[in-house]
Amino acid sequence: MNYTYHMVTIDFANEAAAICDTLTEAQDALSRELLDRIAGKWPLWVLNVLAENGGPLRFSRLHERVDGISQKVLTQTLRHLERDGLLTRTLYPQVPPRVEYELTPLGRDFLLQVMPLWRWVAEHIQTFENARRQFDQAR
Amino acid sequence: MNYTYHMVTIDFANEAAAICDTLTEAQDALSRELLDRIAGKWPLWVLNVLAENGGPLRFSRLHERVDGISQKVLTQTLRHLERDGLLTRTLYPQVPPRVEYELTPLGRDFLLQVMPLWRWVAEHIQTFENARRQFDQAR
DNA sequence: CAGGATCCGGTCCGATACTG
DNA sequence: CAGTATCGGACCGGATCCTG
Repeated sequence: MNYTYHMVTIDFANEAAAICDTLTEAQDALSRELLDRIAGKWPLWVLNVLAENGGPLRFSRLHERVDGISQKVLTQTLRHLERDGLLTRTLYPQVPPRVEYELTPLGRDFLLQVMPLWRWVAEHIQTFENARRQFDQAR
Repeated sequence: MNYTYHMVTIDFANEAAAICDTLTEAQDALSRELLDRIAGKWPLWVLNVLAENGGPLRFSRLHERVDGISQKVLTQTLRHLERDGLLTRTLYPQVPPRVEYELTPLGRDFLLQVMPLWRWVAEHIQTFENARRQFDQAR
């Protein structure tokens, strides 16, 4: 029992140390920005819509499906995700112009990696709500 | 080949839809805040130090090991993590006062869930750097 | 020792107006 | 249609000073 506890603890230490050691300071900052993509309100939502759709989507269709986002923030979000290589932006020079966004393989991989964590948090949401309620009442 | 692609796509849709459907709007916001804990600069670092240590740590020891954090932000970070039930705060009413912070089982679980994603991002950091470089040069 | 109070500069966001 | 440009307000982290 105690043994198991210590094993888990030591695993953490090794794992975290191993990850930190392989990264330069710049890379560490970059990895934090990438993790930030899943915390922000919109990026994960946008990626999900594209994944659900299963193919390219125009700006306006995206704007419809990501409810509540302003067009400015949607543009920013798409630029960030494009810069990180998670989706592609294709401009068709027509009048009126047409622009299509599509998930890259890296973007799909990213979603695959995020899902388990998201699912875990969703499954334990009650536990977290209880913890907060208890903390807030203790004031 | 194409078949596999569609399977993966459909898996995403199902997965994401399933998660979203089970959450109220408030719970959705809460889950985003929790994911935010791993994106912020300090929370994951603090949890890691506690995990590495394997036992309770005083405020000042924590402050030493989380290099660069201000005492104000460390206090804020610890309050948030305590509120979310990821660590405990124990005050020993002495003079001078002593306060110890320790990971909860939920906190350890949380770290366990986050590690795979963190590792994946670290492993693909080069890919992301290349994507950014390419994007930035295309301007 | 641990952390509350305060001020301050940077960032993010929505709203609005305009354009190829 | 799909943006860019701009402005004002809200929020957040950092540094500094103070206290039971």
